[in-house]
Amino acid sequence: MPVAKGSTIDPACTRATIVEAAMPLLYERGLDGVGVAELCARVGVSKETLYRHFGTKDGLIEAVLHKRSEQVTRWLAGAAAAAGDDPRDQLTAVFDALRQWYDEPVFRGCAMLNAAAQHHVEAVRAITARHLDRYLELLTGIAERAGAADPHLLGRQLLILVEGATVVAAHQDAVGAGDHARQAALTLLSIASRTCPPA
Amino acid sequence: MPVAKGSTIDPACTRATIVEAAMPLLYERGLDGVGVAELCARVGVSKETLYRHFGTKDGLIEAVLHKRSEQVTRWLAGAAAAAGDDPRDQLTAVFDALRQWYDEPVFRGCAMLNAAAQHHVEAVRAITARHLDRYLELLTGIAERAGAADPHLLGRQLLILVEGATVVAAHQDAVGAGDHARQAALTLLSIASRTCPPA
DNA sequence: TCGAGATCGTACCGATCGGTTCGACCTTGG
DNA sequence: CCAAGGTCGAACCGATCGGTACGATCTCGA
Repeated sequence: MPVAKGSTIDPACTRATIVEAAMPLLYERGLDGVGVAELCARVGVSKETLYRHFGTKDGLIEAVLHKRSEQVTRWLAGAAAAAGDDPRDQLTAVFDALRQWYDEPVFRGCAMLNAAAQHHVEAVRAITARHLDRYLELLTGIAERAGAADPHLLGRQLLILVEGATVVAAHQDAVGAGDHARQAALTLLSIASRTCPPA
Repeated sequence: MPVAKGSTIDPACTRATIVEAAMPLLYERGLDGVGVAELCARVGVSKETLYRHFGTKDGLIEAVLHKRSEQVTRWLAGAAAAAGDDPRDQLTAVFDALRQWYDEPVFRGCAMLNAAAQHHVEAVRAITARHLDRYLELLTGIAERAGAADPHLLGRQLLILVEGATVVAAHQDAVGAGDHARQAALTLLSIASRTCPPA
């Protein structure tokens, strides 16, 4: 029961509640795989309320993706921060967190990438691009602290590993992708942190 | 004009023609973004013909994805084979081919991954998984010929790089992703090919 | 020449979906 | 105590979509 029968007591609280409840259903079944009616039933809210808060189904979708991107990014950044000051430990923590995510039974790949593939709307693509930007910022920071010769290059390579591992885990190998990517990431980090490349 | 007005002259030719014509439209606009009617108009075929050949829209989709996977895999394998016998040259050729793909204006990411994200049908997921298997086979072969200590591990890491680069190119950085991934792949190949790791 | 069958174009069907409307209910602020 | 407004539930609407049916046309093999 997220909302009482009639009330003015929920200015933005109702929005957050709806977004939170709609997120797992949209993630599991796809943006177009669940109708507004079922969405309302799941959330426990009437159509009229949903449409007053979000205007349209796409409005709800954008709000859901926005919050999802924030949650996931904060989760990864928190895992890195909790690993201490060593960039290698931080990178290991990131991929361990990813591996834990891949192991969850509800894991279905990156919600933003899935959404961009499904919904051909500019706003969704923008949210996805921004999501990758956040990842890149986190990974480039690790590369910088590791003293990489070209931190921006290493950051992009780490981003490619993260996204590639997520794709492979979702569609082929859920158990090994995280470990393989982590090992590759640590190798690249080691090589990039040397002033004189070994070859 | 793929088919004359009435004819028995096209046992399997008609199927191939329809698949070939439907592929770019489904890729550009998404599986659910284009209806059967528009699909028929684009292909130049009536609904009845399409349904007799494929039974259902999903049948057509599966045929399209199957052929697409074959085409892309053959294209990459051809690029690798044309680069000679050196595994490093083959790997470079693969990523150069990917970069060329990313630069095409119609590039919208991997068709199989997009389809799996859109269409929650088991058959589509199976085609996607098999597509990744083909990539993995190609890359593991290169890793073996390079004398990698653990070719299966290196193959999976290269697959992660390929898929990650495709995702990043589609959603964030179309120009650099291929180069960054290629450089990372060559680094991993060098490290894995040494009997004694440098660290 | 003639029948079998593949195709076309169009109309049609049932279902679903996004979105709107409306009457009734309940809470809140004055 | 009462008006304002957020909420509900259900009915409703127009559009679209996947799939079918049908009569007409054309080609090919016997």
